[in-house]
Amino acid sequence: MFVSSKKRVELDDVDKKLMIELLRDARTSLRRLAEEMNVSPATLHNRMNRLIQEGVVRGFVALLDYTKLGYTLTSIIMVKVDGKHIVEFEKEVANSPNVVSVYDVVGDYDVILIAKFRDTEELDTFLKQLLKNPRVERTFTSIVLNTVKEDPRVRII
Amino acid sequence: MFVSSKKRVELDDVDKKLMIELLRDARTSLRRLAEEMNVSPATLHNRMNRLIQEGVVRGFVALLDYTKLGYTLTSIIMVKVDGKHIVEFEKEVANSPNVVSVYDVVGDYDVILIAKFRDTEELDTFLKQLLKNPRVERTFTSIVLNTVKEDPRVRII
DNA sequence: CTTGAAACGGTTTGAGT
DNA sequence: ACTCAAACCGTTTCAAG
Repeated sequence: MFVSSKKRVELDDVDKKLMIELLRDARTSLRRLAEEMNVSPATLHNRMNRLIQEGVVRGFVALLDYTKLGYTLTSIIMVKVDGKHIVEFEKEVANSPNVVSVYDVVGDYDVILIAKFRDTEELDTFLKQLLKNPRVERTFTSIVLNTVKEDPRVRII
Repeated sequence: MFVSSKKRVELDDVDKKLMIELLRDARTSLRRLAEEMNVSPATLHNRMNRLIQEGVVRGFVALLDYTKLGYTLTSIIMVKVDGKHIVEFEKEVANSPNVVSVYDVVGDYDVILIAKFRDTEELDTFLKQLLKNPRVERTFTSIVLNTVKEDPRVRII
């Protein structure tokens, strides 16, 4: 759930190709890919396990269209937090099932959250909870009118 | 790649359980899950295809730890765009492989982008490209110091 | 729309290199 | 660390309910 250690990792062409395929389709067949790459399925299986074990691959997830599930309200919430308690605050807020991202930034605000809700009442409750937290000095919320793109896949290599 | 139609969708308990499992692990075995749920694997297979076909399930992806792949720079870029050209601008910027999210918002800025880069030079080039676009009036960029959470999974139901 | 059963395809293990 | 091959497991199809 949390982003872990920052240490870089060595990847050869087999790892890279495998990751690109798993990014494209996490349910892809290792056997078919192995044939395409002229390695054995067992090799890809080993590589995949190694990548998971090293934490490069954090998991395999379904991408859902949340608007079709009633989560029509996306919000970008900037939070000014009492400097001594930013880390505790971030851990707390990251546990909320509505929060998809928690970023630590510099500037007028300290933390930027992306969170999704089914309606304004859910958002309102969430914001009131935030402001009840004595560590929170102020918040500024932008409501998303339209999600043009939301895809965790960055082109690697 | 783009978020599609907003029409709500009817889901029964089988669909919901299946989606929750696919959110947790996109490579989960339908046979094992079918046994757990007392339905046939063929039913889950049909349901999964229906969910994909309806667009509720947009795809299955590997979640990667981008910091381990050298993408150590996450940025939140707010953009003020000439009102008549927001949609074209958004489509253009959504095509960039560095951009993970594009949100249309109200307020001082019109568009909020989340984008990932390997270094400040990549970010600089990206920002200069943005400002070259005559549709762009101004930008404000926050650099992410620490990504505390980044997980597309919202708790559904 | 669900099922059981079969056919097909995919993953995983382990011995050998 | 990779491969082969076998054993095991999972998916997909389809005829029938």
